[in-house]
Amino acid sequence: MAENNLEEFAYKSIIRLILDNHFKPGDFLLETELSDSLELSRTPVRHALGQLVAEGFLDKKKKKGCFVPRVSPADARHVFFARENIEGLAAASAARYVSDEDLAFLHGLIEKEKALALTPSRLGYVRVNEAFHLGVARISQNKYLAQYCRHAFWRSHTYIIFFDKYYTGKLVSGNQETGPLQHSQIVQAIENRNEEKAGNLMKLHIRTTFEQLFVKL
Amino acid sequence: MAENNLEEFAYKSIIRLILDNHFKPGDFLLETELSDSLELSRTPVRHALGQLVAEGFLDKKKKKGCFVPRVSPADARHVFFARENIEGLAAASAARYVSDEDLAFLHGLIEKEKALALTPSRLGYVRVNEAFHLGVARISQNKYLAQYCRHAFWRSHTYIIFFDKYYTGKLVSGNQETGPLQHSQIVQAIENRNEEKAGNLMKLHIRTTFEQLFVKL
DNA sequence: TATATTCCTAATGTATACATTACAATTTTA
DNA sequence: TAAAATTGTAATGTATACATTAGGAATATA
Repeated sequence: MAENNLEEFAYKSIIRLILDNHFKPGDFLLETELSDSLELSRTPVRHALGQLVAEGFLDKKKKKGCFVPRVSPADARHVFFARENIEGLAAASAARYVSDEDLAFLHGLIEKEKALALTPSRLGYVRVNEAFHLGVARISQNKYLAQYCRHAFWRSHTYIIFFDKYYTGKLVSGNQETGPLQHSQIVQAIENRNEEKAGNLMKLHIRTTFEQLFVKL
Repeated sequence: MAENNLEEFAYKSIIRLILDNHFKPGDFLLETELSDSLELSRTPVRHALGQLVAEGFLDKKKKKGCFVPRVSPADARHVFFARENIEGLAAASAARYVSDEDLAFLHGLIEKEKALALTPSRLGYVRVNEAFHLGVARISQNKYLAQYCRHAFWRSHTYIIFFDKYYTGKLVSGNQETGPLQHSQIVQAIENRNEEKAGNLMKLHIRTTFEQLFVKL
């Protein structure tokens, strides 16, 4: 790792552990356990956990510790509803402010996604997907929208990983048909500076993801 | 204070200090200084500062410390744009889920606001305004929207206090005409379960606040 | 057996000593 | 004088010892 302070190292490591599904919803993340496994003292671990709680990635019970938030269909609807609308706003804003450099970045991601169709890789898909959604959020030029997008994205990601594993064993949202196609349509709308279309396509894309995940409930 | 742990006490105290304008944008909040004035050790102060940074209320420079984010017209536009849209969503959602109890709560606030017209009080206005906006966010039943509303509300509040003091010396958004009237119209729309109208009125209300503040720039 | 009470333990909460480092002040050098 | 190198210091970053407490285990009681 390239961090120059342990708090950041701890923060990133814990995020990684959560996203890589080392913990089930409801599991407690113990300071001592983490500081043992990451081989550092409790202090930076405790700081990192505090950050994650403040950001809403973890919940906390006083004197009991931090735990992965429990999942529920209602909670999933709430995250995806928020995400759909806020990322929609961000995409519209991105269509207004996008630069040539940004467009090159987005097209690069679309290319990577096409390449993944040939050599599928779950991790590869996850990385490109993250880069796409957080990239659009960044391009919106609005740090508040970007922050909320980032949060809703990661929280919804918990569902993508969790339900996927639980109900199908196959990454539905990693679908090789709708995902990349929708991404490329969104990039097209952004390139055309069509704010309304970019926003609507993004909303549609996220709703599609949600429906693919939860049609089984 | 009624907190039973010092981290929470430190957190609330620091928020209070910021909102009460003890620090100018750009000011550093030193761990040692705060732990001295709050009469506790650096540990809970440091934890609280970490939370505030994670939530985006403070910025941070490595090995340098936490500071109140610098203000700028562009940043203000970003906060208010995000707030307008997200609180609009929340108001629409509130119109869908509002209960009789919630309505009584909202009507109570409108009454308090009317009373304030007779005995104006800046603090009184600030409290009712907070209760109204965060209340609508809560009634939306969506904890993600509510979290983002809360954040954008407080961040925009920095501008309300800062520019107000700097440019006029008078709380423009405490205006006895548009504020309460718009609040009451919003409550009416929510009571009628008119989601679209509630959302649009809330957007309009926040945009009005923004324009009243920044017309002087 | 069911329920209430006591105690124990493992985890968080807190203070503090020490390590590190960004920045400014000082000194050196041309 | 102006620029570069050095040093000092005040702040954050980290480890660790100790305090507190939530919740379970063990025990007592009906």
